[in-house]
Amino acid sequence: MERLPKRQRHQQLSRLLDENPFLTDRELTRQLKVSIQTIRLDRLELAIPELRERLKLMAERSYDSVRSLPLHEVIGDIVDLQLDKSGISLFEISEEHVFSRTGIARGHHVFAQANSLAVAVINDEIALTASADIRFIRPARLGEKCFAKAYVRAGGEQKGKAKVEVFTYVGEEMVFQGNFVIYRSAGESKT
Amino acid sequence: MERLPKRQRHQQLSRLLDENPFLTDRELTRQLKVSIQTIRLDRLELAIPELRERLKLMAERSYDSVRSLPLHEVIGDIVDLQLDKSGISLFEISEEHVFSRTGIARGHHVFAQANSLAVAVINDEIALTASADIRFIRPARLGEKCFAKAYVRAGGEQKGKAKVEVFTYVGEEMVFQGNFVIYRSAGESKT
DNA sequence: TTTCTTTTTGGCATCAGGTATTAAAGGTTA
DNA sequence: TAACCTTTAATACCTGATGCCAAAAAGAAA
Repeated sequence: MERLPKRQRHQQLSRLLDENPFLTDRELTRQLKVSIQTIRLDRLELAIPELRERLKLMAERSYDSVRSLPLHEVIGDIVDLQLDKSGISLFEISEEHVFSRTGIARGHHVFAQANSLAVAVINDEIALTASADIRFIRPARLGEKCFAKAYVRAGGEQKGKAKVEVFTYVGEEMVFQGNFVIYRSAGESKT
Repeated sequence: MERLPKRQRHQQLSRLLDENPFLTDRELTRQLKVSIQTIRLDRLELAIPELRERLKLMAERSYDSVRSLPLHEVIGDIVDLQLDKSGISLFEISEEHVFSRTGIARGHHVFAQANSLAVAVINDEIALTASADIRFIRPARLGEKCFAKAYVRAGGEQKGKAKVEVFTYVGEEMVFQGNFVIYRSAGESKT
């Protein structure tokens, strides 16, 4: 009985499933010449989900990816803007922003609204996000209207760094809060 | 019972599955208020395959397209994924991601890549970003290929919260770094 | 060699999400 | 009334797994 050592079999197993993720455990036993129990222990150790889970993940990825890409311009409609002071934007969660199975908005869309607003509120030719400390307080759901309020807290008119605080609400409920540090260049100009 | 219900139900059934192909027959009974046998007869008549076949078809379609198409326009093409351990995604900065005047990527796109990856790497039915602490180390520019690496640092297999660290590079240079706290649901649960 | 440990195998119960078949109840319709 | 359509029900079976327990086999240590 010339079995391969465990390590090598694990490598082979990963390789085989990488090449063809549609293989059942039973098909794997044929290729690796070990019992089905061994295959299952191996998958457990390697944290490889069962066939059906793999298919489901693939299906979800393809389904969601079609619906999650459009992130073109500024996210949300800016309804009020006082440069270097504060701003408000509105953003409605629609199909393409949510996880298909739960109807919960992907975090980066909510972030994108806040980030866009934080950048927009800074009155400078070049404003870039340097860092942010953010909190998703409760999930935003399909159909909900998010309104974000941004307040410039420091670095109002000078160059260097500005601090912007953003709060996002759905109705009375806060769904997101973030502290942004925005880099600003020297030139003060409007477009 | 009126004469029409069947026709109408068939239309509704098609519509529901069109919107969300992940529905089981049992979930359909709740929405259509008929027995599971009726749902199955309906699927038979409409030649709609069972859930598992639908998932398999979707998976096959996406698998084929992943092999043929580069998938640039998605928020990162996941090229490696070890659930609950680590993951890698690639994202190329193109026109629609940058400030037109400067050619610098809007922060939320870089964030979106990292966030998508941090969520994808968590092996759970429902994984949502709870909070994040992020740093934009240097701007990413038009045409640059961002290479994000995620590592699950804590909360690997249990429910509750997981910590995921993400580093994004362009070549050797780090452009972004983020610490994400991902909320995860109670492992395998039925929908 | 014997003992201990790791690895592998086997068996059995159970699950989800179905298929396939047969039967029966209810209303419709000629 | 019989013939029919629609709906519900009951049952057996399928696949690709999981979980658990036990036992055999192989390797390493004393």
